[in-house]
Amino acid sequence: MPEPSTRTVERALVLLGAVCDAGSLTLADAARVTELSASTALRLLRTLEGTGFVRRDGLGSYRPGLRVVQLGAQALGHESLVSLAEPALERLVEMTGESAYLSVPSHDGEGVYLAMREGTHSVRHASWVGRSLPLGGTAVGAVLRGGHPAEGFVVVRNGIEADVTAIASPVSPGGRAVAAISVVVPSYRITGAEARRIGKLVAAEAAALLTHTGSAEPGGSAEDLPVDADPLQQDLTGETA
Amino acid sequence: MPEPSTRTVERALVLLGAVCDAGSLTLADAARVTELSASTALRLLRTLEGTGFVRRDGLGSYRPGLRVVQLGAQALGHESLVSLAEPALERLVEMTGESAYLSVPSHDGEGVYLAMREGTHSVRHASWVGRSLPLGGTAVGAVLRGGHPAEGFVVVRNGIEADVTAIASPVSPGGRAVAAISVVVPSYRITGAEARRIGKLVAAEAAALLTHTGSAEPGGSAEDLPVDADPLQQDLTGETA
DNA sequence: GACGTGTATTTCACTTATTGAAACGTCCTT
DNA sequence: AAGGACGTTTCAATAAGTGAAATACACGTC
Repeated sequence: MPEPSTRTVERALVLLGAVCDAGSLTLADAARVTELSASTALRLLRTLEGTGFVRRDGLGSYRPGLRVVQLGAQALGHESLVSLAEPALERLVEMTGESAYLSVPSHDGEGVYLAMREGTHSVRHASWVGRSLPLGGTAVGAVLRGGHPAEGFVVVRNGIEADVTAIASPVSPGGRAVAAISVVVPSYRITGAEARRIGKLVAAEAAALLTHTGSAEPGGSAEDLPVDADPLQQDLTGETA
Repeated sequence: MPEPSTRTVERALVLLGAVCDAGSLTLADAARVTELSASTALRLLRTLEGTGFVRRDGLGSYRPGLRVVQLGAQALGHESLVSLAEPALERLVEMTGESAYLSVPSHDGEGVYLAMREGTHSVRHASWVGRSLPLGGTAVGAVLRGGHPAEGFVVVRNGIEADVTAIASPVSPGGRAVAAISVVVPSYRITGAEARRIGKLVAAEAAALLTHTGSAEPGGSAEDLPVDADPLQQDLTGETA
């Protein structure tokens, strides 16, 4: 089983990633960071520029282009979030035994559950996937609207449904909540301390959702590339991988 | 002036775009859409897959990968929005003579003005860039929170500041408002009909922000590539370019 | 069960298209 | 003036991408 990869494309994508990571990169810096010759970096960046994936600001530097924003927004809007979140939900179930949900704001001012992972306890939640929920009086609603709770998560006891406690955390790329990860547990089973413990787990998964690369880096060329170390990412890969 | 473009990279990027546009594409479809041979498409898609830009779902089809979402979210969060919006603001000023603003939700539940373009009237607005605004009682706040006004824009007369009328429209990739474009005008100067006229302009610019490609297509190779014609893009380029 | 169609995948010879060192022009700082 | 850093262009070497064809697989239909 050979490992077919087009070097040119890989390099271009690494270059694109570098520009996005840095926010703004000069040609020389880009070439240094990616360990490409200046001429190659220039050529590839020009191609990226021609397709709108990067743009040149005022004088010189390269920045992420509108195409990146556009595609990202599209993908974010699509259901890609659910497949993206599934491993996180899985981990939460493993760690807590309770059901874990992914929800996003709906266009009508409510929210909707996009995906779930059933807990392992015998007394647990029926599936809510596809159901919509009001944003008022729910943990999920609180994080979807409000944004950044101090501790990174919100606990609501006996909110929309009596007898259940919800613990939710926002997925907030760029400071705006676009989704929520939550764990739902029968209230009788949980103490305040437990809720905080779970809250931290939920918050960690939610925070890592968009920064974590998930699949492995492209083997050959990545090992010698500078990785903008993200502490959260480090933690997660260390714990779970 | 040669026209340096790496064909391989261009093809890969077109492929990526196709997958993102379609949300889900089978290899054969991708090859068809991009007019590539199956083997080439497969090789390039594999490269994209290896770098996380696309992923394969259940059995077979390719979908936008987490890397796309990640980079998009990053870019969206960065200040790229302001440079992205500047031409739109410029056009609004040209067409209305009034000051035009770009604002985004802030982490503290307020909003903040990121960029502006001063109007041409002698009586006009002092610059608000950098200032934050409450989301309650403002046109910008309404679209940043609520999302989708029926007509595509919101008019608020004498809201936070007496004597001024604000006309705002949401920038909503994937149905979620991430920013607002607005025009602010002294109330005495504007009639209801005028407000609606401007509202339509604002809404058009806001809607086109993320779908419009902005820079020209890559000259040489684009003509024979299938372009997913976007009506909004057509309108705007026709009117303003 | 045989056949046909539509896939996904692999192989391989052809040669195109990418590559990087070197050279050039410019704008800095010293 | 010299030195250094950057962006850019040129060009010959060859590494690398290409696509037709062959293989294998999965479904449907007859």
